[in-house]
Amino acid sequence: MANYLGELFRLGGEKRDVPAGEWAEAMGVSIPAASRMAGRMARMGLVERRAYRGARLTSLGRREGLRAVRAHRLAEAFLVRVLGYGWHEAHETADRLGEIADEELVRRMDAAAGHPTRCPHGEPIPDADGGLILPADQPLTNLEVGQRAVVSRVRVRDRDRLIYLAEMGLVPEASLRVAGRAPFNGPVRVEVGRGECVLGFDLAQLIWVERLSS
Amino acid sequence: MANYLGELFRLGGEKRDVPAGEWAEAMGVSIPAASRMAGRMARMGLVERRAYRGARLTSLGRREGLRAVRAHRLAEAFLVRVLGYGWHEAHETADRLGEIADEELVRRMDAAAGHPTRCPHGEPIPDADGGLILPADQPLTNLEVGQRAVVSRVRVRDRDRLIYLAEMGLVPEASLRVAGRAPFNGPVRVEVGRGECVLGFDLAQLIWVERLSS
DNA sequence: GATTCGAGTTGACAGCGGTTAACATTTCGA
DNA sequence: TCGAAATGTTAACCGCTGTCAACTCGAATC
Repeated sequence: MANYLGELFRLGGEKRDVPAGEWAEAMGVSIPAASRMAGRMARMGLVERRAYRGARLTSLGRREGLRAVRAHRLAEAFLVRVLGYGWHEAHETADRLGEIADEELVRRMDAAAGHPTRCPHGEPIPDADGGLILPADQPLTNLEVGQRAVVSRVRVRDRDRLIYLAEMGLVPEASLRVAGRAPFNGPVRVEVGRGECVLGFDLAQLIWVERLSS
Repeated sequence: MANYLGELFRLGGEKRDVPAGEWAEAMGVSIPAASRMAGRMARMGLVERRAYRGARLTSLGRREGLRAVRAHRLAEAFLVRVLGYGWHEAHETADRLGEIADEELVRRMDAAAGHPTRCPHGEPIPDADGGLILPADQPLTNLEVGQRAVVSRVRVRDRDRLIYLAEMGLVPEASLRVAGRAPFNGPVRVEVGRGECVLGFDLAQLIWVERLSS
């Protein structure tokens, strides 16, 4: 259930009604599973449910969701930084690990990973008090040609895409420059490191960056 | 269920019928829970069950049990050696961790902990192929007065006792000498480090040692 | 505005893992 | 040896989390 909560938070359940289908999709479960979980969580005061509309976190649910997100992202950072997992490998294991981690284990993973502020994908890690600093970033597809930027988050789940992006050097902290764009949601050409690569629009949209003023 | 399997192995289920009560006691669950699990595991070919007698591991069950024991003990070693847990704190967390750990995570914890051969309590860790080297040790209560020995395993579960023993320096690898024994299962006096302590018979019986020839 | 289709909900089922209560068996002592 | 006590088993229940099927609701289209 911690995972449901975390996923709901990630989907923006703090500010809007998240429909069961979307939630289920993100969790990799059937729609009825998500719908019924909404019921359970409503009974526990974690979400408010508007029938046929979706679920939205209550303030209690937000707190718990942040805990879950923190546990998950710290687990991911820990697996990658301490145990040497690749960023494409850590996700599932981090799910299971985040679910069984109590306060103590979370604290220790945090320390062992060097108190990271971002998970390996660049998502910010809530602090122990539930504080969360949202990066001032935007999708790569917002940038104009010529713009320089730094990769902030790589909001991709798919293994193969993650491997590909890592090979290209498109990881958080990487500097890049938009070298070209095709119109009508066409592919984006990006200089990164001393190479260049072409990203389909859908993929480029999942890469969030912080503009560099220069 | 991995935990049931591991516990059954630990209780000697390889060589004897382990009665439900003993199993349940070790798992901290009710007797019916253990009994029913025996049924499930029998259906899966993991144990042979003799009604009202107990359950014994099949060769398949032995393999799986060893996997569970390996995962658990490596998790314990990992928590203590890498994350800085105290040996009295690691057990519960290691249970949960061992349960969710797949091959990959076990491998990585093994490497991160420095390929330990014993868990923090001194219990041997099966290797990845299911090989297990049993130490040639015996309960402290077997020794005669004056005998020197090295602590091999501390087969104690209780938190407070573990803390006490650690304070006394009675941990695996520690050298000791039996300084005195009272008759009729009376307490045992032990020199360890440059101190001395007195252990009740029941506690002393849980401390397994390897004789030193000198 | 009626209809239809997509999406959400609810119900029935399954399996795990826990409980207590009722029943069966084994064992031990009078 | 027989009966009581201790121990093991089974049944019934609960809650979680998953499924599929059937139903219901809302929205979009004609």
